[in-house]
Amino acid sequence: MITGGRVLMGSLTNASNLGILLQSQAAPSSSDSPDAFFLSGSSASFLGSRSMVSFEDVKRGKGCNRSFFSPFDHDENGDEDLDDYFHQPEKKRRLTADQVQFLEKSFEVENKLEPERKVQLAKEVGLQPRQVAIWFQNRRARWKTKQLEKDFESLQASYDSLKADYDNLLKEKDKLNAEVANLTEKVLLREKQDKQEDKGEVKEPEQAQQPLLDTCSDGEGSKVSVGACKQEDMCSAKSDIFDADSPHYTDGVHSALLEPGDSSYVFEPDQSDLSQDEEDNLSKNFFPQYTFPKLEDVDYSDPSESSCSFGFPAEDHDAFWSWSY
DNA sequence: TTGTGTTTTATTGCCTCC
DNA sequence: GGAGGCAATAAAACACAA
Repeated sequence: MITGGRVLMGSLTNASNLGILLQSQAAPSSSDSPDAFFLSGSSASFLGSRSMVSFEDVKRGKGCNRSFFSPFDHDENGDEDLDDYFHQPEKKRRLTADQVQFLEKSFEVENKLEPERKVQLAKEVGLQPRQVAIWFQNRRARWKTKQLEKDFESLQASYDSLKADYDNLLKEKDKLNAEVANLTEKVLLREKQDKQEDKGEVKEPEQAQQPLLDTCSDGEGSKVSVGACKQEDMCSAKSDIFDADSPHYTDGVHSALLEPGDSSYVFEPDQSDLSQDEEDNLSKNFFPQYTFPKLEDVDYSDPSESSCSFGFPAEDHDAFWSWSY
């Protein structure tokens, strides 16, 4: 179906090309053939194929690079073969490797065609300007498809990386949640025991106010050894240390633990139990404003328990807590 | 050889720009 | 309104396994 100006333009282009064919007399067997006149009334695509052939033949006749015109390179008996060729039904013909290579190089330089460049390229490669334009059009489409594939792969890689990070953070968060639950349970249990002891026996005032950490002392007074705590696992003991006096907990659980004057405030450090040297050592470790045992005093019998530090600096824990809850 | 999937060439219709 | 670009599509050419 031939509708619209585009096809008409193509027909005119091909018709003018046919004119070149006829004027150049480059195809003697066809110039006097009825097909030459038949072609002028044929479909645009039919003319296209014919006109391409004729244009190539014209170029060849003018001594252009023969390698561009491989359909005829094998043609030693030109007239006969051309005659056969012109009597073939319409066939779509691919560009030769040389033509494609030439166009590819041109495409690399500039993927769009100005009219002058299109004509110039067409002359150099031995095609119609319209064929060159179509080739560039299709080449841009292929380039765009490949570009989209590259972009997709890049985005996919980014997504996979972020997903892995996110999954790791979720795991860490679950660990920390479990630890919080464990510690909360233990603190409540301890609190309950303390209350029962208060009711059942009279305590000396100093003992009654003994902080939880002191219950873990090894009996040497100032030396605090969490490793001597029989009832606490290492992770929770260390977490007791971290939790003590931490100003960053704003949730209900931690604030309840840390509120001075509240009956549940059991982690008040008794600084009188620590020597100045020990306090200095502690300050060198993690939180200078806090007082707790040195980490190296902790007996991590199970290496896996070292994961309580979660692989990132202690100061990051607070950020993580505040982020997670 | 043949069926099938892919690539390439070309057309069509729509859109934008001048 | 014409020229040219793009997306969608047709169809020929090609590649390749069975």
